[in-house]
Amino acid sequence: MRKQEPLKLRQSKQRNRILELLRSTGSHPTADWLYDQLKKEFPRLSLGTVYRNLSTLIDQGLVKKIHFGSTFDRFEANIQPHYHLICESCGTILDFEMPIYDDLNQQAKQLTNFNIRHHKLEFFGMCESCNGKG
Amino acid sequence: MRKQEPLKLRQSKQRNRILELLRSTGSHPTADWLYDQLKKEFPRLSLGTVYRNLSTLIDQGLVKKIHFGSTFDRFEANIQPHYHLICESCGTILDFEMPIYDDLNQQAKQLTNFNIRHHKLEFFGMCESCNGKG
DNA sequence: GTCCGTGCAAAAGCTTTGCAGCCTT
DNA sequence: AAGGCTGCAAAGCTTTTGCACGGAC
Repeated sequence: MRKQEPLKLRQSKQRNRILELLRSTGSHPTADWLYDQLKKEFPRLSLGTVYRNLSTLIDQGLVKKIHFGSTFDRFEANIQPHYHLICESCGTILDFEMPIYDDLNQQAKQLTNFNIRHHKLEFFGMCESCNGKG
Repeated sequence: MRKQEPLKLRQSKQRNRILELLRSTGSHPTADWLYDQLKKEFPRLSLGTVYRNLSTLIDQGLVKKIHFGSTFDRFEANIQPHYHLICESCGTILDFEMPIYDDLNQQAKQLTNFNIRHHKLEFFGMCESCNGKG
């Protein structure tokens, strides 16, 4: 998370591909996964470059970082407000096509002096695939 | 998160105090904060001991780990289901005295084949103190 | 006496950063 | 030509772990 004034960005094949990859997958990948994928196209790619570009894309508002209790961060290019479904068995994260309950904020505001702006909602359970195995 | 069979636990002053401290504060502290506090009572305390005991207490179900997007974990001894208020300005985390909306799970279940068991809800905004400053 | 808990130190794992050279504008 | 971008490597930070000793039961 940079605190400086915005830089004059230039095009970079690496950054473009990172964004494309993120937009083409629903898997909320890690930096390392992106690195492994792009290593095929850019054999000399470094993880530092992946992290730096993810940081830049986040500053631009094109990518979001997801924290959900794992040891490593995940990233997504779906910047529309949405909830997540998280499988407690295999760790899969899915975007949840469920309407945002803005009303929750209103209800919450009546119970606290906290100035509530938004909320984050995640559902946990078992995905279809894991459910079948159990 | 240990996967083994439960061990026969013994009493330990360090572990008892960690739990007491967690129960006496609403600040959802980090392992490092607990370490700093208890270093006064146990001058030879090590961070490893704090982490190991937190892990043990979590296994016992007496403590929960909170992940919320920082680089370090926080812990709490409030094991009742509850939501959190998180200040985006100062990082403070408060337990939110708001009823759990179990109905959310029911509504969600109608929209997916995912086997939903529970959800996590966090509200973000500005705490009273930070609100006054802005 | 047994064996769990501790302190110490090293290691692990993810992320950030300094630097010199490259590439976009 | 200017300066953002890259690869490489080192460093940073939080958390985990191996080991021998100490303490609870």
